[in-house]
Amino acid sequence: MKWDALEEEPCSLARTVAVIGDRWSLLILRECFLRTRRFEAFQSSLGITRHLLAERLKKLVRFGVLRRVPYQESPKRYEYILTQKGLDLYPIIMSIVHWGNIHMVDARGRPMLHEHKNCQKMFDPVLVCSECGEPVVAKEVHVHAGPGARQNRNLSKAGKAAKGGTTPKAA
Amino acid sequence: MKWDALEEEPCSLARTVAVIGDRWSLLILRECFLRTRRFEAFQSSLGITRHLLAERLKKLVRFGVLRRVPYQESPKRYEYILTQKGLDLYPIIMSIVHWGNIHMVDARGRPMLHEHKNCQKMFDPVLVCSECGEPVVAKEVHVHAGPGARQNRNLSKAGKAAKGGTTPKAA
DNA sequence: TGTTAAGGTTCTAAAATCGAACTGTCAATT
DNA sequence: AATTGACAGTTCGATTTTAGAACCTTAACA
Repeated sequence: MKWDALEEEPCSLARTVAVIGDRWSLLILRECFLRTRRFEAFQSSLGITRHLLAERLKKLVRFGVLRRVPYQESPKRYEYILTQKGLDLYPIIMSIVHWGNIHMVDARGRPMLHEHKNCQKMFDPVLVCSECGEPVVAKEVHVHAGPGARQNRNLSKAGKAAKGGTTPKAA
Repeated sequence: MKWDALEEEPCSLARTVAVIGDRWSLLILRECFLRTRRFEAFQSSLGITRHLLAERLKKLVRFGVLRRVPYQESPKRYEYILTQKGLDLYPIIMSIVHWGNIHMVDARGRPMLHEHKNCQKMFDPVLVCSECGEPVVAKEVHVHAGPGARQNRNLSKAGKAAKGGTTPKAA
């Protein structure tokens, strides 16, 4: 599978993964949410090679997650700012951090705590249902094909897909 | 940066990214949540090479996200089931899918809809604060160093980190 | 004149991934 | 008895990505 093909797939997960589904992109986004904006700052705090950093920043700009804004003329210098589309990634980032907090911390405890300015308490993120407000768990969710699903879905029985090899699903 | 080093970092995001932060792992997990369990099924629905699939499954088992359970003797055959640790990844997966639903769909609409068995309605996931129950947005969150933070943090001013190159942060 | 800073680009070597074929075990079919 | 097919991988050469380091450009500063 070519990775450009990912964003074409009838699957919202695959399309998102085409944008942020690699290690450096996620780490770059972490820095963005920690208010890092400049090339040098990303590079020195992450230890990413300059080559890859330039490429990833370009990709994130191309997908509209970051905006490249000049902050001085002569010499022209730019910084990278989260767009609204980028800010909307926050639930993903927070969910990832929270899973690590629960499952990957050592004896010393969490590296970082989050305070909600609203209620001024340290909090954890909870994923709830937009309709009933209850926390969502995997087993209580039913999946249906939506209007953008591919025609010949094979969710239930996995048809004759074995030979073809390239028969991805939707999500 | 070696990727084994990621899981050692004082950052819950980096540690989680060490487990699920590549494209195939995320796609494999999508399949897991769609009830896929067997090697051939993963392979034919994803189009991943068998080599990488074997490796990724091993990694997910090693990290305790999947469990490898025999489902028949002679010849021994195994299937891969989500552990509780794996099921806890659901908010991450759902957040990724939701972002794609909002920002990456084409004119045809969403490939997939989710119904909450509790309330029997189609829903979207919403990330709320565990303390006050309000939706969480990036700008309303304050970050504090936790007990597992590294000693010489450089969150605010980015000290003399420029030369060293490898000075990652915590999250 | 030389140094530093920011934001990259270029180059080679190492590592990861792809694509395809191959292995081994067993059941069912010819 | 030999063949086919299903399943769960492993092996191997070719291609693509990533790492690591050096280099480039503009401009201020000493």
